[in-house]
Amino acid sequence: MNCNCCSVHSSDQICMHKVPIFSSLSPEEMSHISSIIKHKNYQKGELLFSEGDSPRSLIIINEGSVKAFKVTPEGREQILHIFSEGDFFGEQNLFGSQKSPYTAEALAPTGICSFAKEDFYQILHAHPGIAIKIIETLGERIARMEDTMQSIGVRNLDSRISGLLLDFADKYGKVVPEGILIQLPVSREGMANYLGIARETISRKLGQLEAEGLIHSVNNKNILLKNREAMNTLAGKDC
Amino acid sequence: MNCNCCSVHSSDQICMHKVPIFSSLSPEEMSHISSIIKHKNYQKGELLFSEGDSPRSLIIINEGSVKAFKVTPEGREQILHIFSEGDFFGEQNLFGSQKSPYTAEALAPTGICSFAKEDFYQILHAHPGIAIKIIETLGERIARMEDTMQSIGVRNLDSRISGLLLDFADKYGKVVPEGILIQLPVSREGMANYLGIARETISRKLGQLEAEGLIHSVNNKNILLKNREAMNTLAGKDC
DNA sequence: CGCGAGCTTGAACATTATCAAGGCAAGTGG
DNA sequence: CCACTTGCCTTGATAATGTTCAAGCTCGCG
Repeated sequence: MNCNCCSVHSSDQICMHKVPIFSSLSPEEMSHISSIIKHKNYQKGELLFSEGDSPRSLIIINEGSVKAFKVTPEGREQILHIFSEGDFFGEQNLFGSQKSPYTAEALAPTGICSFAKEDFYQILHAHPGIAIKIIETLGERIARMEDTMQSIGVRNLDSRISGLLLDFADKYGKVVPEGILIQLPVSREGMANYLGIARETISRKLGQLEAEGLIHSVNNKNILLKNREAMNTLAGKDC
Repeated sequence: MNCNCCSVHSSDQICMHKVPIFSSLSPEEMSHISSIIKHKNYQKGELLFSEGDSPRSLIIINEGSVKAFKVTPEGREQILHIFSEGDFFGEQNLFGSQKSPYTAEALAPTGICSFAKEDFYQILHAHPGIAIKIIETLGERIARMEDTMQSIGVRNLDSRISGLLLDFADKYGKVVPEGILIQLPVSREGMANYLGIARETISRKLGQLEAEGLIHSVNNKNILLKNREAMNTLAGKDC
């Protein structure tokens, strides 16, 4: 399992280089750390861990995507995050011996790298630079969640949906001549569960947006964003 | 300004000891760090910084409380956090040279301690233990925000209001013979802005809860929680 | 005592959820 | 290759819920 050279083709190296938190390390440090990484693959629908588990490892996504969700008392899924290539999560699993606050499920065939809790503590003590990178990244995540919380305060549902589409456009969009083609990581139901609304409402609202000429629903997995400017205005992001 | 001994009466020391992130330090380390802390006091309604500013310092609350909010495109205030004694915030100001994502306003006469960005980087490199504590604390905050996001997915408003009251009970409650007396840090309007709903709706819902015998609204600043168990059930926290 | 901020209450209105039925598309098996 | 099945999405009608606007109230304070 241990790679005895620094081959750039090692899948360990792939993980390391995709994640900014390791960018401050020297090549020797990287190769030491990559020797303690574990790998695993998941199929679509498979659970990485469940709410309440104590998996005690930090997970970095190498390929694919993962949704993190809680189940509400009424039995609905509330999606909290959608992680994809290069994202890491599970830091709550490492520290404070807390239980995982959410369930993590693969949205597509997904490959991950993970560190055990003990190893990670060692690394942090030896390389304060990594800790700072992690703090920065967590700070960014908090800022993004604060954005989400604000958008929830926006009563206008249209704004929230536009905001979600814009987020997806940044993360999963490809620029094409007609606009931005968004490859949706989740179904309509997933979007509804992300926004905390009913499936049917998403359908209706997307229908409206299409009627207004802002988007074109290519199929259930792809949406073409035709007018980003108008979308920004709707989302209230240009004030 | 610099305290040349380790007097426990120094207000620097007060800050240090109220915040768990410094708990791993030796007395000498503490006194060094406390020598670079700055202090400031704010009156109710005063702004610590505004959304978009780059204050570049980490703030620890010594006394009082602070609300962090964004203004929605419609002009409503969306409260993101309510910080009180012992909490720290502004980590986004330190790292990544980002702009502050929210405005911070004192809810009461408030005293703070702060670190400048440069000093804090030094401290982190010299004391990895602090970095780990900060990562833990940020992880907890993320977990709390995830709870909040879930509760937003709960369509039942009663649940969300009950959840808020329970949170307040933990943080601002005093046990009295009749139950738990909550000293509200914010007005009804503040609660509404926290939950992203209308003032009037909070009034009506609190009225219902009072009619049901779960709470007693002593006055606008205090609420008596008479039946915590029933409240937990309503909030859906006992599943 | 009178004023004002913040809270409560009422009624009409707007929006979204829910329930129900139908459609579309991909995959399966004969 | 076609009919069938299954999963997901759309659309319609109705009910529930919260918002908004307007008016009146209450408590603390000068």
